[in-house]
Amino acid sequence: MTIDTAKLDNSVRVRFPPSPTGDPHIGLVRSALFNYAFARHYGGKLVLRIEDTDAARNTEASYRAILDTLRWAGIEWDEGPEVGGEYGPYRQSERGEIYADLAAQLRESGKAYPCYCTAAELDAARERAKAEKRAPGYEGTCRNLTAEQIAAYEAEGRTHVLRFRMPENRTIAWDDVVRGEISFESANVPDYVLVRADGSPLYTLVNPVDDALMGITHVLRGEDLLSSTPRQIPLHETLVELGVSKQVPQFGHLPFVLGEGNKKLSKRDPEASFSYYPRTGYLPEGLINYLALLGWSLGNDEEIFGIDEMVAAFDGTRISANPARFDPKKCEAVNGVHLRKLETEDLAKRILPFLDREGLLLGGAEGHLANDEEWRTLVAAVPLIRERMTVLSEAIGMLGFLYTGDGSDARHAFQLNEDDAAKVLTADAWPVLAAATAALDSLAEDAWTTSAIDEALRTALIEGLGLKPKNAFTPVRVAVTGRRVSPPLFESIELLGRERTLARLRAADAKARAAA
RNA sequence: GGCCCCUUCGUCUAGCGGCCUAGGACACCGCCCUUUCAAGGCGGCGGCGCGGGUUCGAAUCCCGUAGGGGCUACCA
Repeated sequence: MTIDTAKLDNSVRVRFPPSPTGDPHIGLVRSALFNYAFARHYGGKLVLRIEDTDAARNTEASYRAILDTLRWAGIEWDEGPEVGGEYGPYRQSERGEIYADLAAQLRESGKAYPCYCTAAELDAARERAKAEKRAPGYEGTCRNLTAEQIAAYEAEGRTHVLRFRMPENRTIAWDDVVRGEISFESANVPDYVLVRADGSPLYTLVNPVDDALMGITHVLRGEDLLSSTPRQIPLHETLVELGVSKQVPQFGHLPFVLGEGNKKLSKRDPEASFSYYPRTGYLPEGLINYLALLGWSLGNDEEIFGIDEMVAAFDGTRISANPARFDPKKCEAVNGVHLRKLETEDLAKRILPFLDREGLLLGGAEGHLANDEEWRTLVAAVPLIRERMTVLSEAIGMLGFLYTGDGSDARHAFQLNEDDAAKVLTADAWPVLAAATAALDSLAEDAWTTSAIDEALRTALIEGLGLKPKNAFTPVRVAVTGRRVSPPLFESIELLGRERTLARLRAADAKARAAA
């Protein structure tokens, strides 16, 4: 690849043009990220433009979701909806007059022409071409209609679309930012429709037109649009001739993000939908980092980095051309690394909404999710679980035992995990539980510290009963936390407090005795 | 079918003619640490699609071939 260095300064203008249809896809975020990083790297601008010319498929909900998604990811746009800019409006549905005007200019200049072919005629031609093993594109039937023919069609009541007149006998080539030299023969690129019969403009017109009008210098987009580039370049060239814009942008085609199998990540894959990530408790830092790795790398062996480091290094030269498979495991692992790097209070703040979502918090004054005690507990617990989680939602299972009571207040009542209890709180567990209860009961409230708890339990169970640590502590762990897997036991017991700990131990003891 | 793109461990990648006995990360497997689970440390498994060239020398360049993918709409 080569990048036109003349343009590599603060005049770089890139754009991200989503169509607001359906739930934002994870590929959308990556595409936005690459454009963002490219713009920032060169001190240029990122334009967010909403491509909502397909009225039948666009939804306001999807539009909102796209803005929310970008904001969550920390991808800020310099121009676009809710931000403004001198090239607005930035929703194509509000730019109808501009397109109508350009379409008229294109037609007047002869660069585009009316086509009166009916759908049936085009279908027939396509079938014929297929049968004869020729390329199935539009054959240029209406390319050179005379005024009389047009009048005749009009008299017949036929409607027309507007087609772009592709240049003849030309090699259309460009130096792709990602792939280097790419070329198509114009003979293989049929004249294409710019404006529907009802007068509404198509993507084929509005996308290049807006790129031109908005002064876009670099178009970084998905590989699926590679084959639309040879038809857009001649259009861009005529827009320059028409004085609408100053340059044909440079193009770069990003590799696909693939899902299971070898197909594009589809809506079916749960990890394809962006909303899965915030909901599951991925950090923006983690997702962004992983996404950056899909088709790009720092070039050294560093794989963990923040968006600012990406921006610093993202000059467009290291984008890979081959499709990348989305690996949920690695995404999670990368997220885990970022999670572990967070300051305790920061991580606690991010966990809070997840505990709240499960109804585990009584809540505090003034709309705080947690009351003071709940917050203090969380801040104390975070260091215990930080290294045991990769996504925030895991905190729910690990900390739930701290945020449950005996059923006497608004909190959920503590519950044992049935499986774990059945396996561990068996007949032979009661002596262990009884000994643990006695040992802890002898600890005064003001002696209720991790080290004292540690010592008391070791003395009673390891030395006293001669148990292996695993056999000694597992029943206690299940009794107190409800599960076989928990944060470190002694710290957990300290955080839980004397009263709740002893109550849970006694309840478990009783349960085990009942089994005996 | 036509046009176009892609091809290094299972996955993401480093590699741009000698530094490659192909490096890293995730995953997987062992060991260590250890009150569970993790995290961490150490080690292991595992790859240049194939065939021809070019060259003293090729994962790197060229050609072919195979495989994968995209486009082929009055969707974007």
